[in-house]
Amino acid sequence: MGIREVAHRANVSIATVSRVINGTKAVSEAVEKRVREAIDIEGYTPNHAAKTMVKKLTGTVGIMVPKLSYSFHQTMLRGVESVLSEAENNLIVVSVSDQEPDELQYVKLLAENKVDGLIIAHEILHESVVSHLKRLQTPVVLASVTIPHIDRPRITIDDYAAAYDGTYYLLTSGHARVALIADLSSHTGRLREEGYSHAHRVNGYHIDSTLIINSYFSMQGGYDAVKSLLASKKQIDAIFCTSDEMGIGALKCLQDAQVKVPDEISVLGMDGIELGKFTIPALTSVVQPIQEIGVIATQKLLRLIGEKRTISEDTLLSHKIVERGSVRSR
Amino acid sequence: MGIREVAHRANVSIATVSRVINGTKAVSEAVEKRVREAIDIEGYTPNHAAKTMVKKLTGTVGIMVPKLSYSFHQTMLRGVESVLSEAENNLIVVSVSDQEPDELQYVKLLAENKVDGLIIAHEILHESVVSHLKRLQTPVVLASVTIPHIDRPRITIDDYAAAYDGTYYLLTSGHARVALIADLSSHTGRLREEGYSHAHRVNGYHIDSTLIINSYFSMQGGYDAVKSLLASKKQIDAIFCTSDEMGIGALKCLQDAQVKVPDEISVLGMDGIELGKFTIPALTSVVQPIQEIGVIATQKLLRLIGEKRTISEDTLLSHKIVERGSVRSR
DNA sequence: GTATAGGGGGAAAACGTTTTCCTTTCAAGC
DNA sequence: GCTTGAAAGGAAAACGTTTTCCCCCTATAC
Repeated sequence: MGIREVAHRANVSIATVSRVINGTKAVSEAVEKRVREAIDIEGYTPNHAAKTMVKKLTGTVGIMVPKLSYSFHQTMLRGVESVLSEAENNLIVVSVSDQEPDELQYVKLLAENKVDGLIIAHEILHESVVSHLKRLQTPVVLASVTIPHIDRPRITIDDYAAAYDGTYYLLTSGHARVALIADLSSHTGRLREEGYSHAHRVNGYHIDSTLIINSYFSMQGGYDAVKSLLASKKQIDAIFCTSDEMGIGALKCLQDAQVKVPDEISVLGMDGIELGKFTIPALTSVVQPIQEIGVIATQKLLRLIGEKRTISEDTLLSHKIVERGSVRSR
Repeated sequence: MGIREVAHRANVSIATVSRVINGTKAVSEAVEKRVREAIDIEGYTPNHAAKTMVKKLTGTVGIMVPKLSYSFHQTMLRGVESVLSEAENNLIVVSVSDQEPDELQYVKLLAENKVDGLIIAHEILHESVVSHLKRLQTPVVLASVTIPHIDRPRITIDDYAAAYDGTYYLLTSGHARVALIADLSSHTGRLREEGYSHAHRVNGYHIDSTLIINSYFSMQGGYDAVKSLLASKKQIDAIFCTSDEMGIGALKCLQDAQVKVPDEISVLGMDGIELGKFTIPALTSVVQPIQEIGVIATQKLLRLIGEKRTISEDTLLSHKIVERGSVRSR
């Protein structure tokens, strides 16, 4: 069962067994063969907890995602996983409620040394968590989130510029009155709102603040926002949804209200989730490299863990507008 | 930092500190107060690996999901997570490629004692993994999957009956020629195919095997299947997609081909993912309680872990047909 | 022939807890 | 006043590894 039995069967010390397994020191061929056979016979696999205790590395990283996680995060997870499985690391996933972002989850994961590092992929972070993070030496990276006053590497697109470009695209393709649906409770959402506003100013458009709707990043959020928008009877040429999920909800609401997309109103999404290809019409979107964010965040985290460091430069990835079918020039 | 420092500061033995933390034995009030203060000052949190080593419980369970995991699994994960977070357990998520389902992942997780138990939520299991699982004493439950020759509790709906009911519903609402899209490489897919066929026989319908298309559970899978179906020029009244994701792909393909749903062809999905409400038209579906499957699977697993057992009865949950808009009586 | 280096291997410390087994103290019961 | 038992706490074993020291042997260099 244990290393002891293996050692006994192979007639060597447990140190030698450990060396054969880890290749940490030269072992004669004959002994190695004996040990390997003994391992096979005993069906031995090293105990992870014991290994962790002495090496002080768990081979596991944690990721915090929003409790109501969206396909965005699922795609990101795919990127994270691909890197981790190559590095033979495991992934502990923790869902965080945006309402009561309890510090406990963080503490348990980090302070108890359940993970070697952490990927934070949800927006709202309680003040106590931030200060706690500052004290801790564990590597942390921020994937696609912006959190003020926390000196850890971020991997994101330029949300401000992306929203600017999306808005610019709509304005210059003949949509004078562009509504915005954004989650203004998140820092990212506010950045996007600023990009939207700036594009208006630069192009000499007046900003109608009643066209800016605060809502959730979800499909239902998009649906509800459009509903209130339609109820207001304002004239609207296009709706810029700051997530594709919102965009899908928007499409549905417009369809229910018998408003033709893109003939009467254009809809522009953001993120570029897989699903956007399958909506009717397919969703034109400001696409960001979601999976790549996961990949790079994980690579960076593993590097930090390896080098026992905690800070590093930010990574800014580029976005692009992918035209599918929900926006029409006027 | 460690328990030793706390003990020293509180002027007690480490055993007493442990007792205060875990409440395993009576400790006088005065001492308890001293210890708690010392813990606060030192900012002490117990080391998880050390605890695991002596208690032989990690407080972590693993879940294996398909690498290209679908919203189905995401919803299930939500159920799993909700139970685990209440039980203060963590979740290690491992994605398994359906192509090369390597045993290694299982071995590492189970034999190395990284987890106390495992939820298997992907279909295809290599023979070597099955036999390996048989030797291991670690609790395992099967969530929404059917794997032959593996004597562990399953939590599923009756896939056969669900497919029967869905087919019956289509046949009796005036759809004489019902196509089926299923993943016949999975046991679940084959069960559903049998339910489909049986419903035909019972109702005196002839089974046209060219209407049964083998494809993937994904949106793209549904899209491609419908494409080949349309290319065959067969007359079709309805398409029964054995997953909602397939159904969404099917809707898209029909839309692209300018076939009206449900006016010309009805589409019936299966599973009841959230997204089905937002498609155009909304997807009528044979709904199963996905999140509940996750909840019950996890509860059962935790119970098995607590009781140090490995077998238990299966749980069969009920399905129901939810009518939304993609099926019309003829 | 002797010093030296290095390959091969073992004994035991160390990792940070929980838990078992004692010891001491004090109160209750007689 | 003596016995008994419970309450409170400590010392040390145990968990299963890795790693640090150490020793022995042999080949090489001089």
